[in-house]
Amino acid sequence: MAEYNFRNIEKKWQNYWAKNEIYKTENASDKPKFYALDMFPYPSGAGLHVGHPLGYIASDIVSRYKRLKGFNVLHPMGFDSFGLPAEQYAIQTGQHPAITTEQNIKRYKEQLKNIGFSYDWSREVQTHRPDYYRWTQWIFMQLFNSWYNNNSNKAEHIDTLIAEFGSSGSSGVNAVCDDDTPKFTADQWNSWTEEEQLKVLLHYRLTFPSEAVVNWCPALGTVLANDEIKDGVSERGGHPVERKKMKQWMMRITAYADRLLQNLEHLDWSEPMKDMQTNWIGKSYGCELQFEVKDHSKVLTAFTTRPDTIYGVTFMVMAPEHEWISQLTTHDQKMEVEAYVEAAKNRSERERQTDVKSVSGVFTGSYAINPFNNAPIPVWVADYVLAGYGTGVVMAVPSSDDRDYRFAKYYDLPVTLVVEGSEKLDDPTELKYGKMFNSGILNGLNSDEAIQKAIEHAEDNGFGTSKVNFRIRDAVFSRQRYWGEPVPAYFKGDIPHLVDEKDLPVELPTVDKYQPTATGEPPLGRATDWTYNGYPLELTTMPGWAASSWYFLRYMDASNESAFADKHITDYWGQVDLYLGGTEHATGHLLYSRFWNMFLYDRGLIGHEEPFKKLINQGMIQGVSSFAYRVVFTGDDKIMPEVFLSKGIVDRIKKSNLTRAEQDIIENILEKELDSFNKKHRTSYSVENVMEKKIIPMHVDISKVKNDILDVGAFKTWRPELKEAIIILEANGNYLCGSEVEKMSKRYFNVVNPDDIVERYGADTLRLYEMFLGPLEQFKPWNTNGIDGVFKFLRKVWNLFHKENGEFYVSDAEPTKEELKVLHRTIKKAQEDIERYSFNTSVSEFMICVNDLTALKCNKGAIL
RNA sequence: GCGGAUGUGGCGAAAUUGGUAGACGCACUAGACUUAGGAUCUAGCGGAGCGAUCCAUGGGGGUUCGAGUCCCUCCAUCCGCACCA
Repeated sequence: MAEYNFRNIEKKWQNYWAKNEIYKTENASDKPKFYALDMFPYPSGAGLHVGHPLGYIASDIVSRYKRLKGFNVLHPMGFDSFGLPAEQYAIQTGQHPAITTEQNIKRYKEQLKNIGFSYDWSREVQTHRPDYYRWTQWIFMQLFNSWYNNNSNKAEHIDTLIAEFGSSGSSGVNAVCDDDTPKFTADQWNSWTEEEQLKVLLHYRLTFPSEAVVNWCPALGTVLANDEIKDGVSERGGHPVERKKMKQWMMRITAYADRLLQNLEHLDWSEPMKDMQTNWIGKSYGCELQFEVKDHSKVLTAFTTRPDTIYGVTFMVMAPEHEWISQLTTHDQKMEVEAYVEAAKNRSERERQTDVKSVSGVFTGSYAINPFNNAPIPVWVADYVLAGYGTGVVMAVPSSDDRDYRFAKYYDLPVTLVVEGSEKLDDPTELKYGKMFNSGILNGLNSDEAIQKAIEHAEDNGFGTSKVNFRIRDAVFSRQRYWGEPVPAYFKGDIPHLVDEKDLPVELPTVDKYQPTATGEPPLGRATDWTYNGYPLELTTMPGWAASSWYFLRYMDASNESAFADKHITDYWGQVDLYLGGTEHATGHLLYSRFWNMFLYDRGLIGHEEPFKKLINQGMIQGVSSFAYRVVFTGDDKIMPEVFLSKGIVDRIKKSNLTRAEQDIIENILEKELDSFNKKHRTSYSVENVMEKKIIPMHVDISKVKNDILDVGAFKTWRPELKEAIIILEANGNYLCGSEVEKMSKRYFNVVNPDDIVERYGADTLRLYEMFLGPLEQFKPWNTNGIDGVFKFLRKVWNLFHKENGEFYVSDAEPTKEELKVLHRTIKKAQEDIERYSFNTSVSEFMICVNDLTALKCNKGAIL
């Protein structure tokens, strides 16, 4: 009897698709367009695991569905091929990262093709290729040549700014620029040298070199962006990160903070995703208040969202990095303050982040004056105030702010209550809003009315202005690495200039090694003649997010050699209709892409402001790791026995309810085994040794484990040191492993390769099963237990249309009423499911369909 | 601490708008067939009970003719941000 031979079937059709370019998409059509996009992968050496294709399968289903529904579908794939792992491998081996990268890409493509995606491979992009990064560099140049005009609320060419400066100086300009931007008249501007003018323009450009405090990771030898740091250590590798002042290229993403926030409202993204971006941008409304300092000319400015609590201010706090600290410190306090500032400086970012509970600070000796009631208030320095947010100075209101309250309690500073009702509480900060009292002109008002009144009062009297603050910082754009896009800029003295457009791409030079130079310069410092017209070229390269911030536009017109993409074509395709990828890019890629896309829109280079109309975040497929329990010995002997106890035994030891008899049996076995070990290696391990020692779980390759039972033979050959391992089994003769759900990763030995599934069950089974596993957006561990059911389903479908001898057969017999009913119900339900991206239920729907047809004893080859 | 999500059989899950809870699949049980397979088919499969019935969607309370779904409250797990003034 003929079998469902998925290998032949899939091979035949995949070849047919490739040969006939079935999925090649045209850039014009009478049909409506649909752009379905996956987040393109970084081609790592480990290859794809079963988690990667989850989103790809979903977007492929939608793409195929939309094609059948009469859409012209753009469904491309490519590779984000600049990145750290290839470079680290290059450092170890000396091999050029391009070689590893291209090998990895080749493997990824084979794996992807095995799964049968309907990609238009003619549009593939690889971001490390000069014909791609040429345009990444070109976009960088546009950013350099732009400034953000707050009056028109968009980015404009720098020439419009220069013209304005020439005719009326800086007075009429309302731009996003650095805090220390100078003011000048047209005459002054015109009298300056070109160099002086260029220096001023750097305060306005959307990308610019700047001396900035950055996150420096010594282990990786590079700076990192805020979104590349988790818990004070690098996201990649978990290395410590320190604060360091360095010259860096920056991107003025803060110019777009408000629009990035506002536009979220109109995007069809999940609420959690929008919330994440909203929090990251961190807009808060409030005001800046000025506090004169007693017997001093300085005026401290503090940002607050709660000016209504101004009468509750009992002290001020400055960040330890604040530049006025030494000037505001009195002679008596000098030693103490200097010691504190020095100590704070030496605290690593990590310490500062993990240790948020402890309170520390020091009094400067100076007093500020509360502008509302002229009360003198002591000025303190404390590291709970951040230099990078607001003004780096805080007006402390211990009665309504938890941190201020903690600080006041610790240093015994006064607490003035200002909200009615808080006097009844042990901790007054539990009541933050209400009717104000003890508050002079604000008495009797509710908090929100009082906020308004306080701001008005401050503005009328000239000691404050309403102000909006953002948490988001300008993005650091430099990486001290080799394997990235060179920055197309060179320096005349301090002043950066762009290379001529006709000289793009600025190709990566060859270097002898990929480490920093002896003098600590980035790897590009090793290149011979890394100059442009005799001037030194920039030594840092671009960060990973540069290339991925516009690749979705390149797919539209991937082989264009005269532009990053033709405007007519980007207008035709417009927004990505469906973008699928993980949540981990919420505050990185997805924000930067929106920024660049918005910028290109402002400059008229594309016709849509937001890149991704609908976003779906597929959940991660996790791995199920297996553990063996290893006894750890300490001692001076060079060689130690590898002793593993089965999970049941470990559990009972830990609960100390191992029976005497069980223990005797185990000890007997161990004694024998250890005896022969001791004889062989002249050591003296004893049973007592084992029972008291620490037992730690060790990851075991999941291919050596089935249903938590270890294949002991396979385990012993896994690694040389396990060859003579002593393995203590359960009473039933099995070694039982523990298991845990973790991220799927090589280092946990829990990776499942899609190739293996395809080999055994076929691509269609893999695809259906991944969808059947559960809701797309949910995190779920991979297990292969249910896969037979899906395979059976496909076999049943095949059998419906093939005779006993395997011949394909379609009957022209009239379908019965019941059969038609089943058919139409299935079509309707499956369509609804796909439209609402519920892929697991749509698979179920097809299964029910086949079951019903079987129950109706439907004819073979029923065409319905 | 702030923000968000989730919680339903032995397991993965379904129930789209408040309307028969557990579709579909896995595992399991019994049976049939047999060329003995990692095959196929039939039936059963939340709990209690011989049964009619009763009890079940993390716990408690509420709205409603009717609640897995809405409201309040508590608990657990996961994720994001985290001294952001």
